Amino acid sequence: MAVKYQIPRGTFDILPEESYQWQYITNVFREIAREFSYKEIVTPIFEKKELFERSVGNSSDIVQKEMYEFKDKKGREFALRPEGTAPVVRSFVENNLGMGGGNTKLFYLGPMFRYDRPQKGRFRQFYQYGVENIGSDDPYIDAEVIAMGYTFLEKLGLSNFELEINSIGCANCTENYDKILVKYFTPFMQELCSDCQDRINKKPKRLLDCKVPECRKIAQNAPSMLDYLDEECKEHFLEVQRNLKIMSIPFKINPKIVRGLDYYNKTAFEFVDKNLGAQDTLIGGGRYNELIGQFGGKDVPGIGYAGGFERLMLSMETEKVTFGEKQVPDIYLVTLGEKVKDVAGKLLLDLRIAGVSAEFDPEKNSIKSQMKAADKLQVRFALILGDDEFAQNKIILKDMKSGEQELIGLEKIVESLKKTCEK
RNA sequence: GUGGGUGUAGUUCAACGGUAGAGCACCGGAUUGUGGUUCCGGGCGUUGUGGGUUCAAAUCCCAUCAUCCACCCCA
Repeated sequence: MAVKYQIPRGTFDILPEESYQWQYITNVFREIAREFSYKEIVTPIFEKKELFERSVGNSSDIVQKEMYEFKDKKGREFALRPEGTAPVVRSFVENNLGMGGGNTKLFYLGPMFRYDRPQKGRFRQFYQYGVENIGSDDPYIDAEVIAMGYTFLEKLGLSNFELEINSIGCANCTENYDKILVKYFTPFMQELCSDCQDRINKKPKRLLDCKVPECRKIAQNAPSMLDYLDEECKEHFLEVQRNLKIMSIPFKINPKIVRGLDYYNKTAFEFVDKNLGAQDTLIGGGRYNELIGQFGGKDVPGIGYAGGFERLMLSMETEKVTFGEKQVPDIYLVTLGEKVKDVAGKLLLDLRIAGVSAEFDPEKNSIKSQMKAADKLQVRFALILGDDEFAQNKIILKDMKSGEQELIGLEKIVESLKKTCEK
C-alpha cells in the first residue's frame, strides 16, 4: 500500500522553480558580507539545550515553549537551534576566535527552528541570515552593523522599510528603570492584561510592547527608558545616532523596542516593513556586551542582527522587485536520425566541459517535438544536427529569438559557443 | 497554546442534498527536417482523512489532519 506523506507542519519545500530566488538573496547577502569584510561561520543545527537556556533566557518564550528539544541515546539534552547568536558565541569562545585582538566579524546563513503556530511570515523551520561583530563597544561599530543591514535591504531593491532604534541600557540602567516602571504600572494593576500582571515583577520592560489595547494605552505615558540611561549609555546611544547620520542612514527612535531575548543591552534595532502584516520585522538585532563573558570567554562586547529570508521574499513580492533569473540552459541539441544520435553524447559532453549548459532528450525523435522542448526551456540557441549536416561535418546553430540560423563546422562549434555563452 | 476562515483535476476555482465541471497548464494532431500564434482532440479525480445523518452527501453533523489569517511571540 502506498502511503502519502505530508511535509511537517510549518515547514516548506523550496521547489526547483523558485530555488533561484533563494540563491539570489543569499548571493546578495554574501556579497554585502564580503564588502563589509565579514567571514562566514557555520555551526551545527543543534546544540546543548542549556546553551540556549542560559543565553536566550529561561523566561523567554523561545526557551519556554518554542524549542525543538530532544534527547540523544545517552540521554543528553539538545535543542534544534532557535536562533544564531548563541551558537556563534559558543564557537567564538570555544575556538578562541578573538585571539588576534580587534574585531571578529562573522556571518551565518541557515535554518532555525521554533515550535510556533505557523502564520504569514512565520514558520517552524525558517531561514536566517545574520552577523555578529565581536570585540568592540565603539558606537561606530553599532552604526556600521546597522548600515550593513540597511545596505543589504537596499541592494535587494526594497524601499518600504523603516529603521527603528532604541537603547535598552545596561544592567545598571535597567535596575533603576525597572523600579520606576513598576512604580508607574502598579496603580493600573487591575486594568492590565493577565500577561502583563504576571510580567510586571519579572520583566517590567515587556509591558512596554504589549499589544493589548488597554495595556498600550497605559504604556503610552510610561516613563521612557531613554530618560533613565546612565551617563555612559546615554552618550553611547547619542554617538550611535551621530554615526548613522554621518552615513546618511535614516532612522526613527522607538523607545518601545524591547528585544525578547535576554542577552541584549544598549543598542537595539529593527528594520520593519509595515505592509507585511502581523509579522513585520525584517531584521532584528542589538548589542550583547555581557554574553561572551557569561560563556566563559574573555569579557568582550558584541553586537549583531538576524533576519528571515521568508519575510524578505514577502517584502520583495509586495514591492514587485525582481530577484534573480531563472536557470535556463544555453543550448538545446536537436538530432535527426539514428546515426547522428551517436554523435550527440560526445558533443554534449564537450559543450558542458567548456562551460556551456546543454540539454538534450534522447526520447524525442521528431524535429517538431524537439524544437518545442527547446522553446519551452527558453534556451538561447538550438543546435540542429541531421544526416545532411553531419555528412558535411557541419551543424546548424539557430538563434531562438531572431530565428536566424547558420551552418557551422562541427569542429568549431564548441569553441564558438564557449565564447558567446560566457558571461 | 487560543480564536476564525478554508480543504474538489498539476494549478486557480465552479457544481439548490440527486450522473463532478471550466480557465490556465500539460500531452497529441493540423502532408512526413524547424518552436512561439491559431484550430482540433485528450480529464473515471479514493471531492484531505475517518465516522455519522439520509433512499441519496463534494454539499448537513462530528472527529482528525493540513492550510490561511489573527492573538501571542518574533525573523
